[in-house]
Amino acid sequence: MKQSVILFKALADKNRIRILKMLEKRSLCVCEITAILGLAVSTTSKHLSILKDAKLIFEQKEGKWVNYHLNKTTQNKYAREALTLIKTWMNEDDIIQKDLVKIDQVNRIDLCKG
Amino acid sequence: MKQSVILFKALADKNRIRILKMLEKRSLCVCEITAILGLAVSTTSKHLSILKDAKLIFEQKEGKWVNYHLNKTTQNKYAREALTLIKTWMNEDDIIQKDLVKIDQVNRIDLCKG
DNA sequence: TATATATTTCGTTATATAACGAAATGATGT
DNA sequence: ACATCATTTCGTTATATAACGAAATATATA
Repeated sequence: MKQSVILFKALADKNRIRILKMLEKRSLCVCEITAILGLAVSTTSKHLSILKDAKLIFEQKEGKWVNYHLNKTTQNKYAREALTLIKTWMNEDDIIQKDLVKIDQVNRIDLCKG
Repeated sequence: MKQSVILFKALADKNRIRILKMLEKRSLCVCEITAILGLAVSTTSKHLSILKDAKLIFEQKEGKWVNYHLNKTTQNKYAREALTLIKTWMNEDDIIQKDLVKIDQVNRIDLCKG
């Protein structure tokens, strides 16, 4: 039960849902996610660590960047099934759709010279 | 997205998960749920209202009692699919199993005489 | 009508969470 | 080694949440 509660707490935040829906499209680094959400970098980083603790995402270092990916094939049953579920959810949501458009527009190199 | 966040917030609490897992077995009144959880009645009532707002449960008055039921056929897609999902979750959990045993033992008439 | 019981609402308190900026950490390239 | 950039961690603050008991509301029965 504890793991489920960790999972649902992770999902119970608008900005973390936005992150997951973005990552459905492609993996992103912290500064790209930060730019799209319009939050402080430290806040984004904290959200990512909560999603990571819930096994919903994983990170992969690529030079100075840290790329985050959806953890679609995780061993964690709860996280895996939750990701499958929300894949079909909120796709008509206005904010989600705008975020997806922004993903195509962001450029990691320009963005991250903050 | 707002409705999803309301749903996940509702699910992101140990006691509310316990309530939902209990209601999978049968519908219960507030005093039965209160007795099993070991909380103040007002706290249980608040949990129930949060679950109700998320469309996960509905109430039915029966005399002086208010019975709560899982809202399995709700129009709300998110709630309905979430209920289906967690039906298969946490069934091995120790607390959940003990709660289910308690359900067979509680007697509404004795319990609710404060 | 009055009383008892079941539940909800209200007011309060303690804890958890989300947000920020600043400082620390890690990696790249000069 | 040093400077730069990306990210994380830390410390703080404001808001949200979970818990309780007391008061209010609703129903059943004497």
